[in-house]
Amino acid sequence: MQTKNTTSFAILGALASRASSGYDLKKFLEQQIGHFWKISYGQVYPLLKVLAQANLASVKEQTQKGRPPRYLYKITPAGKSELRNWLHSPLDPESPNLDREVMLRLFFGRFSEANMRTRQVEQLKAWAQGRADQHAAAGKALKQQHESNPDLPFWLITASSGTAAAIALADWCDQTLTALKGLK
Amino acid sequence: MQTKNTTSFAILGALASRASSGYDLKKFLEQQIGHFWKISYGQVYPLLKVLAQANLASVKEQTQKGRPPRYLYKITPAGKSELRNWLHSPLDPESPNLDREVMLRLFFGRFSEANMRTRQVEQLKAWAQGRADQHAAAGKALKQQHESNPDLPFWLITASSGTAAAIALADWCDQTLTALKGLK
DNA sequence: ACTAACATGTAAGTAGTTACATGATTCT
DNA sequence: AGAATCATGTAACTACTTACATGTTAGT
Repeated sequence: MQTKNTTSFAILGALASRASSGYDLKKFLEQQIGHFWKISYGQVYPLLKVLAQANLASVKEQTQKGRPPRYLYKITPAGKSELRNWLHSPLDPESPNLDREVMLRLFFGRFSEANMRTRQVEQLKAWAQGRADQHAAAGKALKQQHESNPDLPFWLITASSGTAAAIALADWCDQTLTALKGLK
Repeated sequence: MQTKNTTSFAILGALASRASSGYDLKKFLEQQIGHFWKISYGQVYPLLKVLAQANLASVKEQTQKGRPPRYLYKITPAGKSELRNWLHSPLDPESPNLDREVMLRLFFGRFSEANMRTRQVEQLKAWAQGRADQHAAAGKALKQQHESNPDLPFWLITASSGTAAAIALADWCDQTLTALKGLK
């Protein structure tokens, strides 16, 4: 089974706060984390079955009049421990999507330990700063190596988007660290 | 043929500035736009063949001593017109990745018309502002609907990431609009 | 009368990643 | 001596999207 799939942790995390049907789950996740984590029915329904088979979630059928049955999924103790394991597992600084990974973990922050959350946001901040530096350096290199290239102004524009995004991310990390302090 | 694949336009665009081998291409795109557009050999080599078959690119084999032959791809007139078509095609404001789409188009901005580029960045800015508003509203709704929910602080943190990213994007659009003015 | 929401699910397709195979050459 | 670069390619896999099928009920 691929319980390694990060989306299955997103589902598991959502189930940790509230028992849900696939329909509920998709709507909830779409609304709350849809801006950085996509989910579709084509994923949710099969993954819920996988989670249930792996005993990380339990199912109860709720029959309804005139409507198809609703399957209510609940997280099991094994599921909670699997979720916590994931939340506390080390970050891979090589991951191209470290930002999305950390944000997803933070969304389920209620189930992780305060010092772990803080450490991971700090790691993300360092990663973002590193990226900002890299992009700044890449911009300088572009200017020198392609001085008279008619593409240069456009290439610089996209390079600047990298720098801007990285700086914005680092700033958000700062704000988040402050917010997290208030929760101890 | 799926010449609709956006990555194939990324390749076509890169070929518009410089004839390249698959190896070159991957290195170049990875370095320049890797932060928002991923490419791998598993995509590049097959897509180059598709482009060549569709007559959007031509190939020349360059035999080398001791090394595997190098295939040099050049964009054809048909390819250039296909590229321009794409660059000038209307943006889909429903696209969840409008930012990446516009950035990619801008990277190849040399091949599009100035007023089109500007219009698309303006559209992106409006899109970003709309998102910022949506996230701000969603944050307020969260506070009211989940007042005593222990998940609330964490949910607010991820919501704030959406707002922050959207605002940063809108700011970058402003800077970019200024930069584009200087190119007329 | 119609539209949206409720509710499940799957089949087919698209996109992309990872890992392997091959092997000389140039740099450290 | 060993690592990195040059250079191509594919097979298997993973992840995800889109579109369809089905049908009621509640709201406008």
